[in-house]
Amino acid sequence: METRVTATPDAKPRGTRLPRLARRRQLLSAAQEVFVQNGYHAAAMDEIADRAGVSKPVLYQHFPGKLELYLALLDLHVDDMVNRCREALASTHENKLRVQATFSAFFDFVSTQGEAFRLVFESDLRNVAPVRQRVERSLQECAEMVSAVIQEDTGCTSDEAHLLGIGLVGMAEVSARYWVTTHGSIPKDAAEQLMARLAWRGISGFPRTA
Amino acid sequence: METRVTATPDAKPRGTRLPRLARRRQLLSAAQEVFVQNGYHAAAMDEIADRAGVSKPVLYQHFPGKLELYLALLDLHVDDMVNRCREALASTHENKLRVQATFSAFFDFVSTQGEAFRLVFESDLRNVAPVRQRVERSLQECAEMVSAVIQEDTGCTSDEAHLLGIGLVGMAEVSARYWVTTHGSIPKDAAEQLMARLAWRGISGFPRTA
DNA sequence: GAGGGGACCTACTCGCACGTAGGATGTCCG
DNA sequence: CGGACATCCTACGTGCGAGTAGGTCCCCTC
Repeated sequence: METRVTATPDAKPRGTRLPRLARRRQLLSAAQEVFVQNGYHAAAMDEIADRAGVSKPVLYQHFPGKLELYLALLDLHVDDMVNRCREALASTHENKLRVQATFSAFFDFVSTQGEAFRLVFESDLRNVAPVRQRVERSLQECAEMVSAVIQEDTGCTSDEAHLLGIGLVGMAEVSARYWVTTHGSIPKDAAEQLMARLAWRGISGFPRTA
Repeated sequence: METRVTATPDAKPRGTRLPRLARRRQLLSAAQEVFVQNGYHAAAMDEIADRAGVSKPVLYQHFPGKLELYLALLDLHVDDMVNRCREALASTHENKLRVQATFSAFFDFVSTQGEAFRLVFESDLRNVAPVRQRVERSLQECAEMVSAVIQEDTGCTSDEAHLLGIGLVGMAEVSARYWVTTHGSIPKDAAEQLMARLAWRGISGFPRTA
C-alpha cells in the first residue's frame, strides 16, 4: 500500500522530523510560496502547514500568528530591496552609472525568489498599519538615497528632490514589475538600459539653475 | 424622546425612504467611503448599509454581492482615469505640452472624490481576477496611448515604447500618490511641472536614432 | 377605504479559517 | 532500561461577517 496523498496540490509527505531551526526555515519558505501565489487573505494557515508537510500547530509553535508570519517574510524582502538599492548607489561615483546600477537592482529584485517581490509591491494588506509602514518606509528609504544624490548635483530644494526620487523609484518599480510579466519579450539588459537612459536624460536636465 | 443614534461612527438616521435610483446612488457613495477608508476586506456590508442609513437587505436589493458592489465602483474610477488620460493627450499636438497635461491628469485624478484613487491603485483585491483585470487593463490602456505617441516621434520598437509608456505612467501614478499624502508641502502646479519636466527631458532623449 | 406593490427592517443561518487543547511518538542521556 | 524533553498530530472551539427568510409599514390607486 502506498502512502496516502491528500487532495491538496503538492502537499509534502508527513513524517519527517526536523530540528527547530531547519523547520522554521522550511515553514518560511512554504509560507512565501503560498502568500505569493494567493495573497495574504486567500492564504490559509492549513495550506502553508500542508505544503511544509506538517500540521498547523507546528506552525503556531514557530510563529504567534498569521500576521507575524507574514511580517517576518515581508521584513526579509523589504530589507533585501533597500540593500540592493543602497549597494547600487554605492557601486560607483559616476551618476550616469549609478542610475544604470539602480535600475539593474530593481530588475534583479523582481527576478529573484520566485515572485517574492509581490509581497512588497502587491500586498493585499497595505491597509494594515504594520505592513503599510514597512512598505512605505522602505520605498521612502530608497527614494531618499536617490534624492540625496539628486540634491548634490542640482539646485533642487529638498522637497523637490524627494518628489523626484519617489517618482524615479516608482518608475523603476513599475517598469520592472511590468517587464517581469512579459517573460522574454525584451531581454533584461535592454530593458534596464532603456529605462536607465530615460531616467538619466530626465535628471540630467536639472542643472544647477533651479 | 429623540431618535436613537447607534454606536457606529456617523451612521445616518434611519427612516428616510428613497426612490430606487436615488438610494442606489447613495449606497454607492457610502460604499466608496467605506471601501476607501478600510479597503475591501476590512469593509463590512453592515457598515456600508449603516452609513447609508439603511439596513443590509436593502443593500442586497441593489447589488447581488459585495464583490459586485466593489466592481461597480471600480469601473467608475478606472474609466475616469483612462478618460482623463485620453483627454490630456488629445488636448494638444505639441508633445511637451502633452506630457504636462498628462501629469496634470494624474494629479487631478488623485485629488478628486475623497481618496477614491485608492480603489484603483491600492486595492487589496488585486489577487482576484476581475479586479486585477480591470486595474491592469486600464493602466495598460493609458500606457498604450502614451507609447503610441512615443513611437510616432522616436525610432523605438513597439516593445520598447510599451515599456517606456508603462514606466512613465507608473512614475505619474506613484509621484501623484506621494504628492497627495504630503498635503501642501509642494503646490500642485509645481509638483506637476517638476515631474513633467523630468519626463519630457527623458523622452526627448530618444530621437530617431533608436 | 380596501387592495396592491414597493421600500424597508429584525433576526437568523451558515461556512470558513484562525487559533488551541490534549495526547501520541520518537530521541537522547543517565 | 526508564524517564524527560522536544517534535508532532487529531480534533475541536470560536468569532466574524456574508447573505437570507419572513414580516411590517406606508403610499398610491381605484
